[in-house]
Amino acid sequence: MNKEYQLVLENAGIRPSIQRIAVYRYLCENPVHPDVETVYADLAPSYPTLSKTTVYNTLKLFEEKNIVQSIKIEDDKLRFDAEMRDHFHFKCIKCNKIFDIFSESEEHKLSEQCEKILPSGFLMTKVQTNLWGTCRECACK
Amino acid sequence: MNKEYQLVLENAGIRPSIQRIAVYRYLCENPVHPDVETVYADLAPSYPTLSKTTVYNTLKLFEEKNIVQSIKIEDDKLRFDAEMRDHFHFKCIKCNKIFDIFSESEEHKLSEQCEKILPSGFLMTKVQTNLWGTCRECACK
DNA sequence: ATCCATTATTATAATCATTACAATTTTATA
DNA sequence: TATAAAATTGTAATGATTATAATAATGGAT
Repeated sequence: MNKEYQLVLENAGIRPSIQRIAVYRYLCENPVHPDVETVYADLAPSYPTLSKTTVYNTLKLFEEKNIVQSIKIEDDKLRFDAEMRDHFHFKCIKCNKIFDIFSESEEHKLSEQCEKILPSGFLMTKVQTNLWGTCRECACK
Repeated sequence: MNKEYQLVLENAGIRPSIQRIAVYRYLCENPVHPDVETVYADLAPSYPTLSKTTVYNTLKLFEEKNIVQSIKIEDDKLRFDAEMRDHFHFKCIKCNKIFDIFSESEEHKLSEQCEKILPSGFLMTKVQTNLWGTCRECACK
């Protein structure tokens, strides 16, 4: 099972250390877009020597290798997501949860839409669309 | 001329103090999406008593009143934009400039597109699409 | 116009996320 | 197994942002 995560790292050109597998696995199994502090706090009990610096280093490496993205949806800190398929993020300003929003229809594929409107000469390597508002649960209250 | 900026503030329910007019005017006349430090540094000579805290307070107020938006496109700090019409931002990862990208066609209007794909019950109040890559000038080099 | 309550501004200190750094440990390989 | 390279770690430094409390400015009521 860790083997699968290890394979993803290897395919991305990342040496699969214990810590890196742990962080990647954690992100995949906890798709709630955690911040660094949360990743660290949740892993620390199982990995007593883990350092927060390692979590930072690891996530930065993952982002460079395109197996994780940082989400810029808070004012003060980054959140992280191992879901790399085309999707939006929605942050509920009441409960602060962040939701993944997938669209089935091709016409909403982010990168494709953005390519179309880019002025000539501009080369796009990354897109991110973030939405804010209230989620279904919070809207009902 | 300051009158126009003052009117915008008043219409938004903001008391138009000297400092607030100065910050709003600066943002309008310098649409390069400056960060707080830049706003402060550029205004300080003309407003010797200006405090950086005031710039923070003012921009936060402007955002609440919807005449300015904070752009979450850097990893560490916010940038600000007085342009509230529907548009994207493109950050060149070489020269670090941030460009406004407007689309003429209706089908690319961000908020409309996003409304369509939101699950029922979700209420959206804000959208932001950011792109990263290399701009025309930097791509040629 | 003056007084008073409210609001805005300011300087300073505190907080918190992130990065820098240098020492130590682990890993891959000769 | 020895050694060089890479990864991890703890600590300190940095830098953006917020908290706080004192001062100044404003607007309305008298």
